[in-house]
Amino acid sequence: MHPFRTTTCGALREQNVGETVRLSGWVHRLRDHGGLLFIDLRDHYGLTQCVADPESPAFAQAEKLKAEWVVRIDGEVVAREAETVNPNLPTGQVEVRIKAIEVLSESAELPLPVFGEPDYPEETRLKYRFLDLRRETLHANIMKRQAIIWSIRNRMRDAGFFEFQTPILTASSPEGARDYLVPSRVHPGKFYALPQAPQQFKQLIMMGGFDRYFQIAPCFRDEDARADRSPGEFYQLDIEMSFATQDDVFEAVEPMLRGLFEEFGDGLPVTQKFPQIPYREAMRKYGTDKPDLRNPIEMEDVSEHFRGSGFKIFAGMLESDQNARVWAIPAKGGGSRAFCDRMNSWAQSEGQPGLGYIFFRDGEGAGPVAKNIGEERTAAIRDQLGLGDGDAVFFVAGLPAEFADFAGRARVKAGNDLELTEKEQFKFCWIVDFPMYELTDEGEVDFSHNPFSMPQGGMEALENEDPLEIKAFQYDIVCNGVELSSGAIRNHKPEIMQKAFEIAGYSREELEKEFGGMLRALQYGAPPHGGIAPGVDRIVMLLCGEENLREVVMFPMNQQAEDLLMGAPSEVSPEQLKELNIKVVPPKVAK
RNA sequence: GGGGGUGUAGCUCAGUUGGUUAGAGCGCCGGCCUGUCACGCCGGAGGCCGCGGGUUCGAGUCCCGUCACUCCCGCCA
Repeated sequence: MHPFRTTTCGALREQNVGETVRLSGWVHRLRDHGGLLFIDLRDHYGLTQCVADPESPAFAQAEKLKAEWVVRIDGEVVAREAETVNPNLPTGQVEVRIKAIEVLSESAELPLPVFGEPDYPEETRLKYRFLDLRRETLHANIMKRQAIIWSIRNRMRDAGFFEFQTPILTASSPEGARDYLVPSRVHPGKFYALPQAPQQFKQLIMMGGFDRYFQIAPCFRDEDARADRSPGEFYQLDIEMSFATQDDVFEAVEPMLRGLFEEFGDGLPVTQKFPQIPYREAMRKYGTDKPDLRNPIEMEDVSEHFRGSGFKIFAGMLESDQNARVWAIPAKGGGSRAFCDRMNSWAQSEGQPGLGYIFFRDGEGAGPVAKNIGEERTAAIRDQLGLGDGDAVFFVAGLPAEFADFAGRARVKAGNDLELTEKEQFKFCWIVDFPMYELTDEGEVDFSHNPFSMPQGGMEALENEDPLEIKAFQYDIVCNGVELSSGAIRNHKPEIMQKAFEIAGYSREELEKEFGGMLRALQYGAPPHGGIAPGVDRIVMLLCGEENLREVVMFPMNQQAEDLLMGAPSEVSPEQLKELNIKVVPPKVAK
């Protein structure tokens, strides 16, 4: 007989009754009735109830077991009496009569229970991650993650993509996030960087003639964490295609994601044809470039109804700045003073002066704004937005660039509070036509996204158009308000790239120094190419219904980018530092 | 770097206006219990109230500072 098991804790059914079996697993739960003792034995596959009575030779041993000890149990499978069947357990028709027990491993008193799933402090969960991982929900999430990744690989290979590995030790790049640096022993004073993404490598793979690439790629960025952003490292489904237009990329990726979400989304509806929303339209309708389309509210420009009106605050803004606008957030079903006041106080808690509103009842508009602009203008706004009695509309005014974010959050809040947002679905869209450049805080022109993106209109656009008006072949996928991925058709023409960098203020020498390898590759026959990189962790998070990446990552770091289980980062020995020619200068302590 | 929240038993939490010996549930330890599956019943141990200072006759409670965790802003091509 196998020293540990003949079957698993999830396998036994009625047809196994009469068999002598050997199980190994963790003591999940003990119920000691004195004369009768139940052990729920757990392994990866499930739970089996084992029973010992005083006649059992193992009874004395069984009484000494504790939670989370690892034991081997030999016994006979017996059918449970009808009234003792547990319908909540796949193995609930049977139980194992214990004949022998071997303790394989004991457990100290637990810092967090494996049984039950109350919330535990993040610090404890991370320090004892191995215990946390035994718990049902996290264990299931991690299994779902591997199933998703398995499915992604199959789908990508079926679609004709090839998986290649790219270097982990590479060169620091001036663009983007802070790099993690790795000192070179061989070259004192020089450093490798961990890749923020295999961006340049995947383009070089296309230039190397491989046509269609994908990789579940680790990415490293030394930036501060958020609930949906792991500190340090995360995974992307990195994709790149040669001889591809933007539409080709969409046609490759969209069915893959749709299929994936249909496979793992617990039957929730998934957008069949992802709408393509230009960046500017997204900003105007939703106040964000990652709109949650489950929320049906679309904002509209209602500036004309306020121009020269009796609502002096807005009228004055429109008068004094030709770029000023008034946007309306229609809120169906929000037509009560109580709701409007609640939105107004929320706006104030967000640091806004307030939130103007009109609500409609008895065939007319009510509220201070309606009074000030009069019946006619109020009716015009109502008609433009298709509102009626019982509805409300909120207004934000000023420069769209400054208020769009707040307006977007007001839209989300109205959609949630009025339950207009139907949560139980996956609503996808493409955001397209991102601007190539934007102004920095210092008023300088800089790349707004990936500097390797192809500008729409090519060289001609770069030479003749206002840089801030130039769009790029740059796109995002958004699902339920979560930015899932970002991609672009790349700039494969060295002269256009030089021009593009020149506009962003890079000299030819800087470009040569920082991106020399890429530039060289472009000069020897680079195919037109493009790609995208969906975030694997975020996909899994959405499919697991989790709000925090730590619930879908096996060994996450905490917000301070520390691994509490392994104790990283850590100090290293003087010998290690010496070998690397590194001297640690302690940070100055502020007094 | 900045802002918010939290910090009381191993864990989740309660603790009134500042007032006796800081409580409950779960867990742990001991005892009882032959059909439980969140088993039940009885008993027990377990507290630097995050840490440091201050106000006060008296601080878990008020004030200042600090640390930890977390959420957010900055940052994230």
